[in-house]
Amino acid sequence: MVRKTKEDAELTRLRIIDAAREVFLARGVSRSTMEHIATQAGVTRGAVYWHFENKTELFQAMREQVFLPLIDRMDDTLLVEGSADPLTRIEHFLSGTIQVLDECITTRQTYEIMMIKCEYVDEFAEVLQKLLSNCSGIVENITLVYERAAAKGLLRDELTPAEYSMDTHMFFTGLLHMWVKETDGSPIRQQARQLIKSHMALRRK
Amino acid sequence: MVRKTKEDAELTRLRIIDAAREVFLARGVSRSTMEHIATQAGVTRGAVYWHFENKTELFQAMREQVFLPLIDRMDDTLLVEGSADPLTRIEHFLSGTIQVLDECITTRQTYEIMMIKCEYVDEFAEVLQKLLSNCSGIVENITLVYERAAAKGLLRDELTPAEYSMDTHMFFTGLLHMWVKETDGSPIRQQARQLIKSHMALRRK
DNA sequence: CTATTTACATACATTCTTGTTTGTATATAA
DNA sequence: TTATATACAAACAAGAATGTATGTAAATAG
Repeated sequence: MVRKTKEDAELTRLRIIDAAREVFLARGVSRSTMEHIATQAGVTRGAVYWHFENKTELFQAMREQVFLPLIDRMDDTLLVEGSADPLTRIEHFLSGTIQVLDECITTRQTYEIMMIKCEYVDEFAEVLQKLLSNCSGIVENITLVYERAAAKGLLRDELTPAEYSMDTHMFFTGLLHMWVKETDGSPIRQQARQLIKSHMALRRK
Repeated sequence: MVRKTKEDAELTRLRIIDAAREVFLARGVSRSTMEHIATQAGVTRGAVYWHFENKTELFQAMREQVFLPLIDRMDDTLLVEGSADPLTRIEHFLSGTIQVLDECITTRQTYEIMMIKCEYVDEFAEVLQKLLSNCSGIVENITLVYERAAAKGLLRDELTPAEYSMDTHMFFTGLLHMWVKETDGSPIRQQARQLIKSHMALRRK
């Protein structure tokens, strides 16, 4: 039985992406071979090359599976004026992201791969650029929300909204890194929520 | 002329480490071969294998060349009670580290390699552990200094010294990452000092 | 119903790397 | 002064890994 139905083929594609994630996580992207991934997925390299031109494309597919939905979520949580005040919305955005990492293995593994199991050279350099421009977007959005908070008189006036935003961005970047790298020595994953609370407490008037 | 004097051999060793840094930076650690490094250093693989058992050892040598001195510097700047008050000492420590990155190409390149050109798997996993335990040390030290600041009544009382310390640590981890990844879009390297100033301003009573 | 894709598996050729071994000229020790 | 260890270069052997080419059975189009 060689030829599969379209649905079966799509399942195979997804299984290959899953396998790639596992293998990337265990061996790092560079040391992972198409053979490793194929074996993990229970197929041969033929199937992998059928669905993906090369490892870079497979990596991109894995990445987009997690990041595209995540970017969508951001705009909703952050920008849509809900019941919560602006500063609380920022807090929800931050701890919401942590919560996704907590609850979704796929997201967690993908983050780990992208942070410490991948070398950003050549074809992967542009991936890094995408990540960074995405960061710029986040900073802009957070700045916007801090400005609304300032307009409502909720924000301390030690710094400008832009400065608060950068400080928050640095904080969260660092938090994500430490969260992902989590060593037994420092149980950051338990503290994350509290750290975010503390961070925001420094901003409320 | 084959056999060199001890001094010459040591020079060769250093040239190989330099070459490794350049090659790692350009091609990522995994894709760098001993041949690449040897060629860059103007020797053959024979010389490289004479001085280093394998790529991992070479990587470690490159790392220690930069990090061992850096760790020493920390204790001095941070813990030695100088003329400056505790909060200013923390500020100096942070901006001092940035200054080193600014002025020392070797340090800058090594940071970049370790952050985005290296996959932390297998033998390299323990490197990550070292880095993390080093982080723990920094947090402890910074906490100590915040406590002194609190004792002197310089510190706001929204958070505990430990909480301030963690927030600062996250902030600085994030800042270092963004600094190293620096894209043309966001000129963080110019802002770094100001960002640190802002961060500390949120703490002073 | 048959012609043609599709979704793979299998086989092949080539290129890279690595680790080791061997060779060798020269410092250095005795 | 001679013996030995040093600091490499050069050659070798073996295994990965990649990309492509070929084969093929079943799904699907017409």
